[in-house]
Amino acid sequence: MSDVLRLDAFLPFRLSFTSNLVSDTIAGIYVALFDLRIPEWRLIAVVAEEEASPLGGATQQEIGRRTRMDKVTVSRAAIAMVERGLMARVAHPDDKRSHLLHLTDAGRDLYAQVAPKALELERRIFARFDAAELAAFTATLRKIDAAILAEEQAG
Amino acid sequence: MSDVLRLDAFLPFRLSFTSNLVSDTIAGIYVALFDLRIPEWRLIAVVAEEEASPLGGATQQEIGRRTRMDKVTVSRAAIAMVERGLMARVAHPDDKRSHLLHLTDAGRDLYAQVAPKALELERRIFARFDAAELAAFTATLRKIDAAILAEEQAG
DNA sequence: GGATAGTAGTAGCATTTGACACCATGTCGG
DNA sequence: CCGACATGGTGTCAAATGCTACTACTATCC
Repeated sequence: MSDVLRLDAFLPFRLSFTSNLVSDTIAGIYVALFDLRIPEWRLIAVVAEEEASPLGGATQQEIGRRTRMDKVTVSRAAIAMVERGLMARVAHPDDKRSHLLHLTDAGRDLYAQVAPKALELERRIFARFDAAELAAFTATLRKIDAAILAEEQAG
Repeated sequence: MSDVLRLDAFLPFRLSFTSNLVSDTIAGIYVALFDLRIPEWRLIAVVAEEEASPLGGATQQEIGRRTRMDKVTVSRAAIAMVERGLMARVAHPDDKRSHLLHLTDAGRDLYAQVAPKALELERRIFARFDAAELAAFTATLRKIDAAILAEEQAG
């Protein structure tokens, strides 16, 4: 960290730059292959994971918490998925305000295609990095998250 | 990199998550303090750097190339800055289609406030990291950029 | 047990952002 | 030089995203 501002070396800028590069690449591929926007495919990923949980699904609120997406974004993605027949809602057993999202058979089929493709993309981009470098990288990312969330707490 | 998909461990997701966290924090502060959106403050940063260059300013195209912002985004930010009296355009000596953006006195004054604030924010977020960790982190970011840009080239 | 405050989710509106079309100017091949 | 194509920049429109307000339901606390 220097004491003159050079945008090119300014960490928040670099982070945003790289993140956009990665996201745009992936977003384009997902739309082309599966007609899924990023929020939608995140929904699928979270719901697929949560189907193994005791409740057998995920609430929109849980999805928002885990992905830090706005609840409006989650709502819209959920509506789109239900309309496409990839997900269904069941009443939440303990709270009638809420629903549990789970995958339909069609949704599970799609997930079976989407997940390997995601991992393949990840490998293609990150193939040239060794495991230690990637581990250090993600560890730093998580430390940054923690630092900011702590700031937010503190105000 | 595992062979099952867990969103929480999926690198493109982690990257986007952290980047949004950082960007949102900074964006909020910049709007509150200076009424500057991110594209606008990037404009100021690039133009301030380029004023030292032979041409004494930056073209919008140059700004777009360096920040990877859409040329429309750059155009709008430039119009806003000129309207606010922070920047002015001078004719490009060699190309009448183009202009050079440079800072007005008011723009330079603002930059003198903005730049230290940016560095302070960066320090506040990244204070807990040692130099080696940050260096490794940014090196990895740049390698990711290179990997993706090479992919784009290849198609 | 009813008023009050809080939460899950949606709708409508405003803002932001990018895609596309366009104008003005510039460049290059003949 | 002059037509064909490329480039800098802006206007216009569509898509994406977030804010605010709202409905429906739940929890709490006298």
